Amino acid sequence: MEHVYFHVDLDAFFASVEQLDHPEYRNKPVIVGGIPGDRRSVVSTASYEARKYGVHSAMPLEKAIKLCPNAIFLRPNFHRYQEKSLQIMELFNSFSPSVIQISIDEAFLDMTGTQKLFGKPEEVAQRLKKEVKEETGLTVSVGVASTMYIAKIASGLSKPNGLTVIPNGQEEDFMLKLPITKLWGIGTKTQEHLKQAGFYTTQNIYNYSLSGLKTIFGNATGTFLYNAVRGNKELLFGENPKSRSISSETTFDFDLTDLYAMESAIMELSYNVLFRMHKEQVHSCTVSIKIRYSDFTTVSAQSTESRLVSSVDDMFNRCCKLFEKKYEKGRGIRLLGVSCENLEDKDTHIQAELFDFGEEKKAKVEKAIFELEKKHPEIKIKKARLLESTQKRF
DNA sequence: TCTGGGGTCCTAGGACCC
DNA sequence: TCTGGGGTCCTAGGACCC
Repeated sequence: MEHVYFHVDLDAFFASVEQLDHPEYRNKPVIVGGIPGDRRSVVSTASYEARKYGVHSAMPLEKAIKLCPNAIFLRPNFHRYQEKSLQIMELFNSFSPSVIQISIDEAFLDMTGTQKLFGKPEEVAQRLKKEVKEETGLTVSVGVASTMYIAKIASGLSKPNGLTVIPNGQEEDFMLKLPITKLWGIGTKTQEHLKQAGFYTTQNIYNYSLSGLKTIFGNATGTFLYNAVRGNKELLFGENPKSRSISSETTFDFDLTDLYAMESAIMELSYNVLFRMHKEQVHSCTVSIKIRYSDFTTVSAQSTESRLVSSVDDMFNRCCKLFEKKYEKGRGIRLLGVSCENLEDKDTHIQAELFDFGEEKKAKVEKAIFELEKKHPEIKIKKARLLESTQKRF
């Protein structure tokens, strides 16, 4: 049976939610990311009114202010966006039994075999757009194709509020007419590499052998390019079990040079990560840290122990060890991050046995605190550094 | 205009084992 | 006594996505 996929993408999602919630923002340039004066912020989402001025995602806020000084600037309100996202994903579920959400504002719907029940894909897509608008007040762009990859590219071609259908049998043709810059999964570095190697069109890639592409671009990227320009169905994703991680990082308004401040930051980040791990009922034996210096060079270190990370303190201590190993004394730090990787569900191990002696009590106290905070987010309990006195380590 | 935060996946090199 | 080849696991760094 021929597959049918929808890729559904919410238009300028964060900015649109703000315009929905605040009628006075409608038809005006809205820039979500930060407010003037926020140092080192970037644009998260710009409304289409703001994009006319050249503002786009990932642009430093300072530049966006210069380009569009009269815009409405907002700090992001993730809770609200998450709430709205959930509502929309639920609506998608009424259209397809198989919805693969790939980010907060986009999803694939497997519509294979629904034609008899629902009607022609194009009509169903129109109906979906209408229902999203009626029920949530937001607009979406939809791509329809026989592969997820092509559906994804198609949805991007008609934004905002668009619908693009790539009929069966036209996949290869579509890919060969597509500007090389529209290949999804090929970023600035590989685009540059392509140019340098003499590839300017998807047809250029098509004309090259698989082994040749592998030699130039490496195994994965070479194979990817080969399949992409052919519209190959093997280019699926989302099925293989993913190794999970939870991370937290901060860019400081001003570079840190003080060890105590660095350590405090690591404590707070450790707390964030453990709080979320508790909420999601996962655990891990692997922690890693990330250090970004003033000049933007970034280094990381990671360690795996046989015991699970059992508490914020435990996490903090492991991170500090890594930090001491990696940090080049005297250099200013712009960003610090910590994470737990290779997460597993909590019920996959018998926890108590994997805890260090004496750790168990600490973990229990912490659990109680996490529970309290989860129930009453308004009561911010003093950050973990104060849970237990921590001596200076440097 | 100096460049966020949260993720996933790939690669290359070293350790270790047979 | 100057050294093979394969497999697997771990780590650091990089590319990419929204």
